[in-house]
Amino acid sequence: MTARRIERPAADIAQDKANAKSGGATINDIARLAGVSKKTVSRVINRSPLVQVQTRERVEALIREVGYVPDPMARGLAFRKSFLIGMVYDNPNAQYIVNMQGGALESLRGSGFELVVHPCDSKSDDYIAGVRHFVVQQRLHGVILVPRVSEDSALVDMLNEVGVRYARIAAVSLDQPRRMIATNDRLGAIEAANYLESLGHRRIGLITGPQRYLSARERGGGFIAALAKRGIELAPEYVIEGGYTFESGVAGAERLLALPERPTAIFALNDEMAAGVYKAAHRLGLSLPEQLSIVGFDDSPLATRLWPSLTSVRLPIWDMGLHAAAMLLSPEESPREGPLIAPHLVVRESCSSPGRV
Amino acid sequence: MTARRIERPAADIAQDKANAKSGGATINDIARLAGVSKKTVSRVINRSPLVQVQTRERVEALIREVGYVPDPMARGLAFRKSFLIGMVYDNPNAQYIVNMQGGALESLRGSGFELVVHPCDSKSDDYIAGVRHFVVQQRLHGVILVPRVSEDSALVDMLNEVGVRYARIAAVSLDQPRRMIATNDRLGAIEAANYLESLGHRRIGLITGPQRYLSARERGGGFIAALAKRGIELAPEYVIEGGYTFESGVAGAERLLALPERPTAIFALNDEMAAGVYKAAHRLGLSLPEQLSIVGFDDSPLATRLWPSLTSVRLPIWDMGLHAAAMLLSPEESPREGPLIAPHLVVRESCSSPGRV
DNA sequence: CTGAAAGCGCTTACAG
DNA sequence: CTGAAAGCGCTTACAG
Repeated sequence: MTARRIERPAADIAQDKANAKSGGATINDIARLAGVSKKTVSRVINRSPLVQVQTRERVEALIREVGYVPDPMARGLAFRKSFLIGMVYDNPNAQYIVNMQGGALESLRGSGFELVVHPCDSKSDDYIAGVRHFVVQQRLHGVILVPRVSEDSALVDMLNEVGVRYARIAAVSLDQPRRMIATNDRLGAIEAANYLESLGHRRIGLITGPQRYLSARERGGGFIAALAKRGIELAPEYVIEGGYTFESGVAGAERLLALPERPTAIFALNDEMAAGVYKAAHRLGLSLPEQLSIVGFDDSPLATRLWPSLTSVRLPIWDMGLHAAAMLLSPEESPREGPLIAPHLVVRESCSSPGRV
Repeated sequence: MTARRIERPAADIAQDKANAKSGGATINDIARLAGVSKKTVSRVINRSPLVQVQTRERVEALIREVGYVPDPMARGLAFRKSFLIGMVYDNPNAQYIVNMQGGALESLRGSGFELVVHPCDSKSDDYIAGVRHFVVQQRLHGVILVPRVSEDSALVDMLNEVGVRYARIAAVSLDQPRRMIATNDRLGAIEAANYLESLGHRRIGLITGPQRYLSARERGGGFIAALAKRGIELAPEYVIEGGYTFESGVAGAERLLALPERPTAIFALNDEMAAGVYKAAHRLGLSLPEQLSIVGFDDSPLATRLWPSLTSVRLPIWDMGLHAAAMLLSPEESPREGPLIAPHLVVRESCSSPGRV
């Protein structure tokens, strides 16, 4: 309490506080109660260093006591920028999306920012216009781009043009480090390859994803390279392009399992397709894992529900969302490097050594 | 064009328009261009009937031409209410959440409203305070309450206290019709009961959900009542309380399948638990569906991934989200009745007549 | 049916 | 380190 503050009857102040607490206080209430200008309260809110420690503490105490929270719309209007982070995705994997939302929200908690979701159809040719309208109208503070839209350079060009910050999540770095979360899918595929090789598999089938997906190229490329390094070449007929869907997994497995020399193991580049491999194997009456080892990618809820439970590569999706949001919250000037994200193989019951029958 | 408008050189106006188009026009730009006051533009935006048809059309044409979109933060500040709809949930089923978000967003499309998500932990005792902070700080226009938080009357009391609109989604109506989407889970369970009875099953096991869940009581109650109506009484040992989790499905099925007189069919009140039944059955070497018929509830993605594919009750989740959002957008005065939501059984390969072995 | 003034709750730009 | 004035882009309340 400085002596210079104008003294008011204690009863008046108490009444003021009561009023402020009951019905959403404003910056003016705090200013009056603290005996400072609203600009000073504003400085405290925005963590400006240009406030005396004593003043700051008094104002902060009052803010806490009254339970004052600045109105994001008023702040947003003055800043010309909202306190909203957008999440833009066309990924059909629900668990992936929910985990990513959860991770992002963990970062935003307590920051005054909220998450607004924007699923879209990247195959429609006006989806970029849709995203543009979304980010411009809402004056988003930033957007998180989830694969596969994160790989679309036309989308990113638009965001740069309208001047909206973004954090891109993709299998490898495609942009400045401060705007990227690289998920290093390749490492996970390498681990899968080494695991199957170490179990003794030599005739291995691979069901890839659509080659226009970066993740499919990285996972597939990593797997093939890692096997090659250990002296195993995958003949072309053992590599089948799938569509990241259950049905394409069934179809791919049926082709692989009809080969004269049947593979003893199949790596599917996502769990959906791996589930399709189970179906094809069951239809043929193969016993798992004795007659066929299977590895998936995603470690989706499916993995533990299938029987036998599926060995799969896990991506730390929650953390990816968390880091992406944190990147958007950090000040523009402090270029925050993307964190190191590393997938790892979760071993369950779907693999064994070949010829154990 | 009225004669009273002040005439300006065409070149000036063209320049004005160009400026307005390039960098986010404001209500003032439109007013100047249209030769009216900004209040009139405001009336057009807000669909006030107090505007001459001619004036309205001129202003609307200009708005379209310039691509003007009102700033939601400025509108929100003046209205003391944001253009944000919240979605509050503690449901662990990712597909459920993503579908509901999708349905809600379909309603919001083009309305200027956006969806902000708020997962929470209804077991933590301060989650209501968290939701309160969320809705009050953001001045949400309304919130969609998803089961099971939708069943929490303490949460609803808080929302009424702070005066935030909500739409509750629950198995049966718990509130005024204009605030409820009743999903009639009971009907789906009845259909499952009738289906199993019609196949000839007489010794049937039931794995329920936690009894504190309304959905579990409705589904279980409907199933038991429908069977009773057809002359089948479920002995107590054939009814097991599960926890809506995969593991509890495994455990429940193990108990049921260890009964001296094994059930020929099991109804699990969600697909997670049904997947657990598969696992227990596989472990015992039972062939499906010959030795055991299984029905689930949710029609989750799991249903088609399991082998044999699972017959399950489908709830139109997308539509539930769509109607909930539409309910929140419709004017407060026009009490919009909740729509009739009806679940239905999706028959796949997991059931057969008993004793077909 | 239309508009000028004041205000929503904040911040920026400028002074001191 | 602090504050008074003006402004962000809308709407409400009041006149006419």
